[in-house]
Amino acid sequence: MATVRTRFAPSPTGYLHIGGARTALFNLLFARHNAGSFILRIEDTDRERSTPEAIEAITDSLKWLDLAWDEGPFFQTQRFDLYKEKVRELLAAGRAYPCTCTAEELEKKRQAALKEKRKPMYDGACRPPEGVVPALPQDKPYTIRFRGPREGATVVDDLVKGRVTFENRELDDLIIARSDGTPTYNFCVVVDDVDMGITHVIRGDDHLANTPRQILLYQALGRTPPAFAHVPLILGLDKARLSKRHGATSVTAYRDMGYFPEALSNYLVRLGWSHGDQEVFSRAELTEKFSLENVGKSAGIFNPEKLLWLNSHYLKSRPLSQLADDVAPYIEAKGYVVPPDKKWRERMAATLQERAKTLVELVELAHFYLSDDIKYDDKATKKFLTPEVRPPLEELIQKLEAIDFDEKNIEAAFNEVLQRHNLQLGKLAQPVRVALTGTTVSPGIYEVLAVLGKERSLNRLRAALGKISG
RNA sequence: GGACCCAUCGUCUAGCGGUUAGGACACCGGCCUCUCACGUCGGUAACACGGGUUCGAUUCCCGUUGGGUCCA
Repeated sequence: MATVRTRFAPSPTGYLHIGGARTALFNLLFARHNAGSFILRIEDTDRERSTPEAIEAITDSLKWLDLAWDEGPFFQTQRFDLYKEKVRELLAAGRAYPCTCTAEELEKKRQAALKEKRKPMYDGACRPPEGVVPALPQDKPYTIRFRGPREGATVVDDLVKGRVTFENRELDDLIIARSDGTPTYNFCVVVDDVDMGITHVIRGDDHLANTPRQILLYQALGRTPPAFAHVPLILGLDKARLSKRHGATSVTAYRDMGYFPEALSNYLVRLGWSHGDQEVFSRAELTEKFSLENVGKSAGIFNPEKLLWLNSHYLKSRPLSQLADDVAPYIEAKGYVVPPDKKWRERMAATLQERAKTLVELVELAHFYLSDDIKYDDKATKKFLTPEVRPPLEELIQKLEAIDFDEKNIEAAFNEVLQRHNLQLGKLAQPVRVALTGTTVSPGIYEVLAVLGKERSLNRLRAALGKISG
């Protein structure tokens, strides 16, 4: 059996969409699982809409998701000679012909067909009889059309959808080259997939309806078509194809929101593919277990909450040393100075690791660590910084001043104060929490004190005494 | 409008003729607890509908309905 070769072929007209990312992921996993190659091809024949920025955005996103391609990127705009040669081949063989119908004429016919409720398709006005190779017109512009069969049927044996049959009479003669000589999408795809030796075309099922025409082109070119696998699309909550109005759809947006690439790819792979009841997969497990047979047939709705849950799972299981590095760019992005002491960042992150679901959220929760500019919540201040807490708080400050500032000693200091004043921990912990963080919500109070350190902690506690009215 | 695809809890899904229809997210409740989380225990919740085939259909076939994709 030939070595498996798959490809991902995005159009560089914008950012990498998460649907595209999933397609790329499936292609990569299938190739890796079968010890094959994964190829990146940039379909930039639409020069109007293709930009270098988009190319960079796409390759950056693929790298971020750890979707490393083995060959490429190849660019279609650099391959026009090949396409033109193949067009000439088809013309010479009588498998294609020039068509001088103008866009206006075709549009008129289409409108007429629509009006009469007929299927709008090319009527074959310029189609020569079987076996005739017409000369190319010299005096007027023309497109090149593929001469498709009018009878019989074309079968797609899809690895996901099963056998799908199309009647050839439903397929009109496809334009393969525009009047300016540029080749069209369906033609380039086929020529490239042949030229690159692609064995498995794994793509969104929005391409399923194009597939029979492509198979016909393979045959005309004298090639065996590759295997096809059309994976269902990703939909938004309203069951329409996922788009910008459903919220963030670009891979980079999820990176910026503080998601881990592992979490995003884990989420995407499970949207449409499953392996029993398993939810969390390492890349190695995916490579081992991925198969097209377990890809579902129906479209899936993108569920941001489950992605968030997966991200929190990866966040919780992240080694602290890594997490301390992961979080640094997000600290910077929020305008804080990144604390240079990595060990300290680890201690900070340790207290927030199971409270944050994203790296961005972690940084938000870390405000009181990263800055001394604390905003005191009014309600919290009123409720907990009351005259009654002044005596125990003062005593606590005294005790804390005298100790080595580790969690154990801090806890001992609290316990002494609580005992002397006959208080529940909550009665002291909440005022201290408000003093240190400005709010009633934070990691465990001993941890916060220890990480914040003696000086910063005591400064805030003393400042809090000043906020106590009366 | 035509062709094609799809249909199990709100969502992602397991199931591949006989199951108390399983898991995960979300939601609700208990426990844990210095707050918030985490964790843990439990709960609500699904086979779109109608015909066949079969001793027996969530599962196979046909139709209806609904959604999607392409032609654009």
